[in-house]
Amino acid sequence: MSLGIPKRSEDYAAWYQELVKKADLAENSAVRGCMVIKPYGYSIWEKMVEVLDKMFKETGHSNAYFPLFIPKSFLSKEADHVEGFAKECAVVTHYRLKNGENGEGIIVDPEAKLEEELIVRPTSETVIWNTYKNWVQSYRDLPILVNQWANVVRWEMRTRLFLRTTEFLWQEGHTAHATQVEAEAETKQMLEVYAKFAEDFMAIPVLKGVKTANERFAGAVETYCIEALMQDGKALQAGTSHFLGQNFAKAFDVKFTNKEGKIELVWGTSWGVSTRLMGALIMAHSDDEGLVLPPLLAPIQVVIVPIFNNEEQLNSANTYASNIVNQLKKLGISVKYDNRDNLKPGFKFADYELKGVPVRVAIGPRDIQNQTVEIARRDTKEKKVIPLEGVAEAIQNLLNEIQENIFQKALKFRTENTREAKTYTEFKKIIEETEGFVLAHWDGTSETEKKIKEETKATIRCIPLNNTLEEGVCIYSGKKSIQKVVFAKAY
RNA sequence: CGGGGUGUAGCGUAGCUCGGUAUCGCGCCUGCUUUGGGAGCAGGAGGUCGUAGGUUCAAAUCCUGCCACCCCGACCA
Repeated sequence: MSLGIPKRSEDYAAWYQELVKKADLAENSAVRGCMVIKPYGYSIWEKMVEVLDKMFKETGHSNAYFPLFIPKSFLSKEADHVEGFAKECAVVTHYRLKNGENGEGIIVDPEAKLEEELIVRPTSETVIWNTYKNWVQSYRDLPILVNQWANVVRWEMRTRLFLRTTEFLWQEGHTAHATQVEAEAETKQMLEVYAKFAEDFMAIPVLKGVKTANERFAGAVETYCIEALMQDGKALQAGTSHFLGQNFAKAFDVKFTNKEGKIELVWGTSWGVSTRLMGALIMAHSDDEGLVLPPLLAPIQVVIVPIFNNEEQLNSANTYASNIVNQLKKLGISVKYDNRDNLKPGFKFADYELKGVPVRVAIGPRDIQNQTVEIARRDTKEKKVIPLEGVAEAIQNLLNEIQENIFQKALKFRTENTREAKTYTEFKKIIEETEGFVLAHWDGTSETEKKIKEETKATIRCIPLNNTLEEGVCIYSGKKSIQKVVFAKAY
């Protein structure tokens, strides 16, 4: 079809790009690297926010809001942190515009220069720890369990809708604790929350693991992550949770008096997921006909399309449909009845497939005659006619089945695309020919990881949690290795 | 930021080599017929040719700068 999108097998990048636009998720904006998230795309993000926010609250966190601007001096207080972010910061230098004297239009008023320049937050650790300093005196003030939903800016060289944009939306949790044990437990707890969200709601299987020093968050002691595999064989980091140790407490002088009356530094964590999850969702499940959305995150779970030849038939379809709509709404299912008369059913079918609506119900004169409906599922494209009696329950079951099926499908894909390499030759062959996850022995050094990255573009995505320790030799250096780690080319 | 490509109506495009005021399809508007997998016919509206300069009697077309987007690198969630 001319209205369709490119095939994944022919041009994966173009497929993704076109899908995002044609499915009305987002478009490029007048500002380089920044996107406009359109209502349909945003409603998916809202679903994600709703679920995650509930999970954060259930684990004891509260939302707060910290400023968009960070004094330049804050960023430089933690040495690794500033080094990690300095290259991609937007900086505010002036606070006023004026009309140019030579009719060149509006210009920056040179007299309105800021005393101290402000950084547009690339992440908020610094401004938050500067605030926490005032919040903490006693062990009784701890823990602080705060999350914020915000936008951040990272001046990227190359952007891709949802996957990497200059400005993006995310949540960042920032917690402060009295003990290392507690902070480490928090870090892992939030990793579990992310993994659960990815698997149970997004229907994307993820590897939980820890990052190597190279891939660690700037300023963290340890970075944990969930890694997902996309359909083109590339890995996508879908969420991160950082154990910050006492690094930010040291940098911002955040101390407390413990039960014994001794003064100690606070332990910290931070954790986040972003609109990048939208990219993961799209790339994990969708096909050449368009989006495939997991029912639990689909803004419209069921669409009902009437088929009619005249106004009389339309009227009876309206009546027939409103009964079904009411039943579905009672079960908490989001449903849209599309009885626009200027579009043919076939067009609507294709359009809702493009938008990834999990279940489509078609009702026509024959159905009304026979007291049936035709239901079609987006994930497998199967259609069948079922009785009107009990239709809502049948659809509810089908939604559950689709949610499970797309997860299993993604899991099967990942299993089939996870391979083991015993030698470097074998490793290079896999990375070049099939991509996917590659398990291989590694000597634990940054030098080896960097060499492998230079030669193959593959990086260590993570060292899986609960990895089985087994002696071996590093595929690159031949040195002793204690475990296999996960390599892949990454987004 | 380096290399390559693209920019013409809401979307996709032809025209550019060889300068003469813009082609086609989809969509949009009106009417009639249609509607179980992307409807048909008839009529109609819509364009500072990305942008700013330059060359010329005349620029979508030739020249220069700038901007945006895409692909490939370096950086990153």
